[in-house]
Amino acid sequence: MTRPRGSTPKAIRTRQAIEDAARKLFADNGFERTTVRDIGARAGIDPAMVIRYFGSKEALFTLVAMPDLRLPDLGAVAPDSVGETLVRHFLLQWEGEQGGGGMPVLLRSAASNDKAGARLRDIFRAQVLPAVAAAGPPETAPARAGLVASQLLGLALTRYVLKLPPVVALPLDLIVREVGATIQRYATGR
Amino acid sequence: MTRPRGSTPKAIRTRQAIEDAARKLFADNGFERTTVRDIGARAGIDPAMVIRYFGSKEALFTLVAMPDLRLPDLGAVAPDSVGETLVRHFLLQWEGEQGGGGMPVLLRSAASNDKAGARLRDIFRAQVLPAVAAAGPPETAPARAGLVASQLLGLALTRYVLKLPPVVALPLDLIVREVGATIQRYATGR
DNA sequence: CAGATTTGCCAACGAGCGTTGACTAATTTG
DNA sequence: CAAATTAGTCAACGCTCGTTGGCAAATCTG
Repeated sequence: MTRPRGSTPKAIRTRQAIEDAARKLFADNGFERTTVRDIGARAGIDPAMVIRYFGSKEALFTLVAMPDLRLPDLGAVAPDSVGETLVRHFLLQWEGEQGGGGMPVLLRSAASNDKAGARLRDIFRAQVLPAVAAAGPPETAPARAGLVASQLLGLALTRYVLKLPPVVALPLDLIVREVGATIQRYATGR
Repeated sequence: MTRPRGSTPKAIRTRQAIEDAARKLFADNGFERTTVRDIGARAGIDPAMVIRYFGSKEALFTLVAMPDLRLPDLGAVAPDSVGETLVRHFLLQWEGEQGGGGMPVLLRSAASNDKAGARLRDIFRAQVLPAVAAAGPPETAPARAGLVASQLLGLALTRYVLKLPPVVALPLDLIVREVGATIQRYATGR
């Protein structure tokens, strides 16, 4: 009992290696096309360990594809920079470190996996909708949030998942300016 | 030789039933999660027939997920109604009959299937890019087309694939107006 | 209406999947 | 340093997948 399973130094390193491998593979290939055997191979250990550490493939996916958007309070932002603030926030998160906070991972799988799709809908309802609601009249909040989501998810889709060349080539400041103006209009209701 | 294989009346009906079943299932579940057995069951025939008629699962998918966007010539449209024209065009196609012309089918699979992703990139390059190029200065064409794609594919993704409730609930005329304004700005470069 | 052909079903294959349990080797700690 | 406990490997399971070949029955044509 002094050494609980999975808390020894070596185990912690292995656990981390599995998580990293899973994040990368899920993000690149989606849930269905990523195999436990692939994850094991990339992490340098036996596939059986993946299951022993995380219980099941789906449990591992759930753990790894759990984006926390950490949206700013749009009510406290200068009203006419809401759009740019939001776009910059997402780009920083997505462009950044491993897996962009789990969003590309989730987005790729959400298109063909019901569980992943449901989770994305939850995240939208719990995080995006309230944030956008604070930027305009309450009665139009769902429509405004829906339009915002269509543009932001479309950006993530074309840039990180489909990798359409002209979208990948877009400089960050141009995205912030152009897409920011769109989000501004959608979020505030003009 | 008088009766080539697959040209008898009954065969034509079966062929059609398989195509319809495949379109529906590929659109709902994507390439990986749709099984040949499912397609057979929905078409009311043995799974083996699916292969005998179309050669392989992938060949059937290729045949069924081949959207032709039939984009209008944007150079010939009144310059300040380019956005609304484009959005209306896509909505009519997507909302319409079986499978929305194959785009939702392709989009759902493109997120996790490399072949489907490559096809979508091709369609973008061969159809969207030239159409958008005609609506503004040539040197900014790729960037403008990229932005247009990010918004239009985002709309298709959230409305037909992810089915985010507020996006599904959006009335068509509101989409044409709001998203149309965005596309207008992107496509023409203001 | 009869003969020829094709449609469709059945059973089975080989491969790959997630997952399990038993065994060996490594590592941690008193 | 040695006993204990864990990390890791190995082989195998049950299942599902796409695909194939052979056989029965429905269907079309002269």
